[in-house]
Amino acid sequence: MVSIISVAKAAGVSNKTVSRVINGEPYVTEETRERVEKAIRDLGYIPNMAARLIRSSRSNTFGIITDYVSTTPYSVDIVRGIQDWANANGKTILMANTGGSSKREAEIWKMFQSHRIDGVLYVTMYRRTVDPEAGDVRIPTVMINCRPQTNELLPSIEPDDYQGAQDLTRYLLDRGHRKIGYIRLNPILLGAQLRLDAFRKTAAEFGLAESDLSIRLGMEGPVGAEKNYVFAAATEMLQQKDRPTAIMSGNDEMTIQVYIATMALGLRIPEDVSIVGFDDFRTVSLALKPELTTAALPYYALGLEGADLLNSVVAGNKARPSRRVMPCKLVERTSVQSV
Amino acid sequence: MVSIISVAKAAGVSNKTVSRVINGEPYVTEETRERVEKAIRDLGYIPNMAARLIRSSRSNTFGIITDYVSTTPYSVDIVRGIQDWANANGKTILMANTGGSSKREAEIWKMFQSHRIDGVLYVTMYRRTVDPEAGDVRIPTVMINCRPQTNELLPSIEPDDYQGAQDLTRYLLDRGHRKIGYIRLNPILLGAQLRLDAFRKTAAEFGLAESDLSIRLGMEGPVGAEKNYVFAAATEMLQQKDRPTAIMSGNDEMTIQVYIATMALGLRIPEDVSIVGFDDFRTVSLALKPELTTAALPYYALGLEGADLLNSVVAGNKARPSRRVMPCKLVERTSVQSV
DNA sequence: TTGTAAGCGTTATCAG
DNA sequence: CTGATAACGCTTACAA
Repeated sequence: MVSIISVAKAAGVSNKTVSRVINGEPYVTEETRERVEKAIRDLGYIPNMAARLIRSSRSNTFGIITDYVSTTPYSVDIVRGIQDWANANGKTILMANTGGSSKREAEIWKMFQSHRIDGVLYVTMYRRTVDPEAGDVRIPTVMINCRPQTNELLPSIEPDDYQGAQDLTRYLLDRGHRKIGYIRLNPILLGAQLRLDAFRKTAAEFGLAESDLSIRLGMEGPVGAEKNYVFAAATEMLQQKDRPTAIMSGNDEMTIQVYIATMALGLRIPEDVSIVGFDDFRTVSLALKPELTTAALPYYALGLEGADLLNSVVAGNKARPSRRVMPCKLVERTSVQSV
Repeated sequence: MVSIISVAKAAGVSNKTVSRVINGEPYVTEETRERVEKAIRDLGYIPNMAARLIRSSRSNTFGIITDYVSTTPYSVDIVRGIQDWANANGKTILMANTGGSSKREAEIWKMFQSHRIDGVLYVTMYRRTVDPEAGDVRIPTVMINCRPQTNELLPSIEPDDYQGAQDLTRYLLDRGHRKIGYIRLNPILLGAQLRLDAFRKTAAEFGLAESDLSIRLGMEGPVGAEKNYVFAAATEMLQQKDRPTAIMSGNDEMTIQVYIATMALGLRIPEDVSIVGFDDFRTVSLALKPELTTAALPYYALGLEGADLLNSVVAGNKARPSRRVMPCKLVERTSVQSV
């Protein structure tokens, strides 16, 4: 492998001068710089990060720890956001997946440390509280889409589930709906309670009584092996004599079943029943006909912001074990009609 | 940071002896070994990979290059497969995403080289042919879910789209269907032609005429901005006087629209129309009611095998710029009925 | 503006 | 079985 020394030799300068050129340091004649750059090009020299790290002990590398990436496909956007940030800022990303095993998580932390990473982005694919095994370690960490269970106060970034559900509920209310159904998300997810609260409170603010609301549990049980009541719940809900004119469902994925249940009952969307989802999981929200009005979860932004926050923590801007929240954006399509 | 030397000092041995213990080399007394291990534990010593690499020039790191991870959510399973392999074999994963930009791809290759990675897994999220910018570089590379456009003959691993579609078609044929519809995948995807061919040939083998087949284009155009004809195509197909008794669709995502179109026409699934998908994208295939019979794409296996293949290439087992293919597995659920 | 020398944490070599 | 010592490719400190 061609090293800094071969370049120095080829350019007829010292290794330090080459180092200066590589790192864009000042105090190099334009002429020398060019000569060195030519040598670099000619020899196809590429700096060795490992050697650099060993001296400067700043790896410019972030680690990402995820849990069940695969089970919630849309949230890969978080990772994409992180990668894009890293790419734009010259950082490298090391990635590992716990698969839910805390033994593995411990190994990962160790592996990260052996690479002397600058910081960790702890990403969960469902919004929930977790307890990173960081434990004894003092690596700067930012949590994305989750928050620490203990009071350790790591900074975290989460989507604003409350605001998203509030917007959606208002949207329905503004269009005259006064009987509204809600299919609840799995209660073990952090977002579930927030979304439900927002739904209830917003409806109340508009003067709806609890009896105007049909609230049903859509799913429950451990992630990846949950019990699914959505279809049955939606069917039952729509068979009430005083059936809702609009249904809001915990997420877009569940909405598929709401659509099918509605249609199986011979009801039309949105003429007979308006429907909104949550997440803007486009594989679903755009595939449904009519296309689904929903609230977009800011996954990409979560990743981008998370990386940026971690960076500032690493840079020493301590002082802020903050919990930041990113807004959800209502995406209006055609599954809702005014009554 | 605690280094090998502090450990050596604490254990009262030389640094080389510590190194021997860390790397599980022979010729160390059990007693010495224990003393060293204790020192390691006491001091919380963690080996510095960068320092190790600089001497041994084997980074034990693989790079993953992906294109549009986010647009095809299910294929994150490929990455999970790779990660699991890496985890089980003590390798580290560096990950980067081109976002489709070849300028960025070039940067990524450079970045990977600066980390002296042992090999690259080139993963595309849709099966298609690509031309990795590897170019001048001689890093061992394995392509997953795609194949080299040029004849450069990099080893590749792909799903067996043909066999998957064949199985699905036979499944329908075996159950007595003799009028079958097919909604085609976007033709720019490698799998599209293979699946269609398999459908046609298998139907022909069973003695069906071309006129027994209703074949419609479901999508076309650039990935991420395709035009979508699925709903219209399915509706039209089912309104023919001699309508198919079964529909096969390019993938599960498209199947959502097929379901909705079918139901909107007042037809029941599977009593009036049987439906099969492709991919086993579970977010969809399990959410549909009745649950969808489909062919599971071996994404996880692709990742696992790809990493393993790369490893053997790196280890020097040249000789095989092979193109390996992994089978799709038919997943039987309840969307098909015999006629 | 440039060069020299030391040192980072490992592993490799070779002598003991 | 164990230990000095060199070497890896780079940055840092300091000197020129």
